[in-house]
Amino acid sequence: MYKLETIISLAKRRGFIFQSSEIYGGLNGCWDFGPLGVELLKNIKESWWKEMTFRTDVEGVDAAILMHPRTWDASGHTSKFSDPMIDNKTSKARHRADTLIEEFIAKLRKKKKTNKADELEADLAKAEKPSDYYDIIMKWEIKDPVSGTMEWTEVRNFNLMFKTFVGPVEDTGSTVYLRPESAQGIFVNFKNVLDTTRQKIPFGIAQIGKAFRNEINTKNFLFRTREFEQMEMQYFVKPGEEKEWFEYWKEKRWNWYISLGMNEENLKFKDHDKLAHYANMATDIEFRFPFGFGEIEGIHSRTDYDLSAHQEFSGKKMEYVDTVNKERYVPYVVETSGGVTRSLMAFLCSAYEEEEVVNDKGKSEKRTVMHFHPQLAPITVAVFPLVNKDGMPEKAMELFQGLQKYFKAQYDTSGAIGRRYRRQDEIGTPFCITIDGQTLEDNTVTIRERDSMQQERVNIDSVRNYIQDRMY
RNA sequence: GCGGGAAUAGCUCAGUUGGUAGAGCAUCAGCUUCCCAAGCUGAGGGCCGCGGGUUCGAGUCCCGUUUCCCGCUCCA
Repeated sequence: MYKLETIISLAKRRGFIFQSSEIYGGLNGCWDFGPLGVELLKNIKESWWKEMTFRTDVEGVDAAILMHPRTWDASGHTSKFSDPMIDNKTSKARHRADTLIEEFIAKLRKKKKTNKADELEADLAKAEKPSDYYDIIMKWEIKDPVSGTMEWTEVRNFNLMFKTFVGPVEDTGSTVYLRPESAQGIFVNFKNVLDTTRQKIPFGIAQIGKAFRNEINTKNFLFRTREFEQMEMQYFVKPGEEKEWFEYWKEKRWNWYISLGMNEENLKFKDHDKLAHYANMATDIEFRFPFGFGEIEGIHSRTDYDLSAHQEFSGKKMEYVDTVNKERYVPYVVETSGGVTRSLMAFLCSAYEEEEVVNDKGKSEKRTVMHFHPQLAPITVAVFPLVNKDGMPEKAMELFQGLQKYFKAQYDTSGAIGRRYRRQDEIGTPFCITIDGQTLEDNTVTIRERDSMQQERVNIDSVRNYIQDRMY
């Protein structure tokens, strides 16, 4: 496992990822994609989109980032997507006020003070405002586990939604939020899609798009950022059938990562110990990052929580009418919610390798290779003239221009041939084509494969098919 | 948010008790080269993260700040 710093260094050096607004000192937890990063990002999204929507039972949408504020009342984000935080002035430790109280309840139960625990639990259940938590902490004399003192600050609410406003006047009536998840854009369009596509249950709606969370702390490069991109699909099923679809999509999503070259040893399922308020089954696909396993995709059985809530808040029916079996119901939802940004980081970590190779002088040296799957590689093919004379550059340019219509390609004449191969290795280009003396005689070229470094000689006219055959 | 570390060329880093900003690699131009980087010649590139202070003079000392990394905390 390589260090995160090593990966970040390559990402910067070769133009994958830059820090946001770097010339102004950067903005915490925000990153920009450079020329190669944007290709990788685009390829990941394209691969996902084909996987998820090139089938008869899934449709796509692209909803606006700004949504009617009632959306977030219905989804529970307005009330539940915030944390009441409290700081201890002595230890400077910061706690979530509710978990602090819960821990205290657990302590009471351990001491068999059941009555008191029940009483406190009832108090906690009634708490709504930040000051309610503060009052409980003071009333029950809950001390800081770190310092043991009761030198508490006020309880403050950290809502993780970015707030802004619509129109020229900044008042409460005009408040809107940057969506904290893309899923709601799908739920609010459930009826529209149903009415315009003749889909029948079960079917899904897929979407790729940005979401925003005002995280208290950003961390670990692209892993925890305030702006990120999601690739999500909500699959609508008949209540009672969610279990089988949950299993189906679990397997399907796992296989997608494997098919793009991730090693099974670096992936695992992690079932949620504590289910969120909307879910009845939930698991994460986690990737082994340099800092440990971390979630790259969640698969959740969301029941009818979201559609029912929107039905209640909007007053619009969210039912599905099955005319054959003469029944109507609010569908259940099985969701696959992947992080584009996180999986990009996982693909970067997964692809990176420093290989020991022996050069022609018998000396061992380091070769840095990004083992991207050909489908994901930012540059698919590079074309080189072996030497810059005898008409080779012209011939190579001609081939390059032909290939460029189908693939992201590079043309390079600079430096020794070995150096050019290594340059491409470092950015993960799977195929390098060299025009040599023989090309001018019999119209064949060599294709050098990145991982094996083996060369194959093929006719110049079959190069396109050769690459195409190895991409999928 | 707390604690620790770091910030000098695109990258990796050096820079003496405070005294004109350096190396290797990379990049660019040319030469050489018929297959796996580190051959030859030359060139460009830095307000030393940013802002103050001390000083005749600050990359170096002091204060603040921003960003990144590690560990806590947090992650509906």
